[in-house]
Amino acid sequence: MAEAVTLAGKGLSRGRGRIDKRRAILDAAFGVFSREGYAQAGVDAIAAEAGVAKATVYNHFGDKETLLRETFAALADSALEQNLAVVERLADQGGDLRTLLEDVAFRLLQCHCDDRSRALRRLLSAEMTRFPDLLDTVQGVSDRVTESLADRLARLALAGRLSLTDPLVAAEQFSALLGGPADKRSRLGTRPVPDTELREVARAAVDTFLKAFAPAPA
Amino acid sequence: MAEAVTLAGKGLSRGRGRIDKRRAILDAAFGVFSREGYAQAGVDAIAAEAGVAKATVYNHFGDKETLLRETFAALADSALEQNLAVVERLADQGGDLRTLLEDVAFRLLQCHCDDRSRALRRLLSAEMTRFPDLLDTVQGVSDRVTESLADRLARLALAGRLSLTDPLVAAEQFSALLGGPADKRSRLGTRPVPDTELREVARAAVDTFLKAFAPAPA
DNA sequence: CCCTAACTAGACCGATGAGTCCAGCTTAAA
DNA sequence: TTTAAGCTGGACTCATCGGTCTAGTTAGGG
Repeated sequence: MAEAVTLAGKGLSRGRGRIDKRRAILDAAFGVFSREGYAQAGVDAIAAEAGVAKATVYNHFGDKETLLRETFAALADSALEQNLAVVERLADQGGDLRTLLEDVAFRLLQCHCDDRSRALRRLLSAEMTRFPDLLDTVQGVSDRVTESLADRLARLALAGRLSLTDPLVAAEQFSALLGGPADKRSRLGTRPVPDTELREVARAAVDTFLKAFAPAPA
Repeated sequence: MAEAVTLAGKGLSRGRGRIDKRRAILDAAFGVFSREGYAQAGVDAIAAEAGVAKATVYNHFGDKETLLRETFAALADSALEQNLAVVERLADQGGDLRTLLEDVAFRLLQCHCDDRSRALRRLLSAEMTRFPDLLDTVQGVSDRVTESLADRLARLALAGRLSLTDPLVAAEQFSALLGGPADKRSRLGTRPVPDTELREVARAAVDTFLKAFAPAPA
């Protein structure tokens, strides 16, 4: 997994190495799938965008369905990693809690509003009826992130910096306070949201969150 | 007079009146679209499910795209009406505010988790790239509901029963506290959520909302 | 330097589905 | 009863696309 991160450039990537044709195909597949939807996406188009012959696609992945599943798996992995890295930052190092929360919130929003992340959720919504296992894949990611966030909140509560009874509920609500307004501003993920606006959302969410869960002043 | 004179047809709905074939087609279209997705939905299948000849579908709506748009418009109308009716209940009649909020929250969740509502959102996510105007239609509904909710919250604040500065933000966050956890529990709308669970979500949301926005005790 | 496995370009098949057309039937209204 | 508009069923056209196949090309390991 510690593979080179080099994104195969679009178009005429004559990456003559026969290795990571696979990666190129996965990238192209995600692009076409998310632009056109599973049903409308042509395997020919994917092959073309990957700079690869159609037969090569069928060599690597048996059929279109497996290609979709592998595409999802790859992206879910990457999204999980990013989100966990952000939640990791939520450790009590003694500074101002509000600042810390706003920073984490902002970074989570950036993950949430990332092009690939948005496309992944759109594609999931579109195809989860036909491919219910995709939902498991993505829901698993989301659950693990929430769980990890709950852990962090619990430790903050234990340290007396938050006042909450159920850290899982608090984590869920924290995510909701971020995601809801963000989705509204991004028109369900169809347009990018400028960072300044994300900061605003983060500020509002943390504000409400702290009003609800800050330890009693007395 | 003569109801069901002929038994000859494949005979689903022998609503022999020639009126509201249109309605039957719209209903069937929504069913098939939401089950199969736009691309995979066959006009033949829609016609069959409506108990109607394919030509009749093309008589009423010119082509598949317009059929989709009209389907959306019809459902968005109905959803708007339902949601507004619920928000309407949020008037200060002197009783316990928490009880009132939980009641409205629960009913909003019921709307949100309604079969048709869930299917509408799924379908929207799936097709909004190809049909951006559908997003306008649905976003318009959502905006009007949030706006109306903000109005109610503002009046409660004015009456001293809530303490908030920006009613629109509060309304957004109230919706987010409901929708986020609800979506998680319904696996993004793919399975129904029992009422008892919805009550739980409503309770948790209102609890946090009041912790954040209840007027200062002093 | 050659052999093999991966790759390429493109033709090809079969299925599916949008949209059209038509000839005959049903019903509301004149 | 007549008429016209709507409806029916089904055949038909045409385009698209998943997947296969083939014949020739490329590249790297031994």
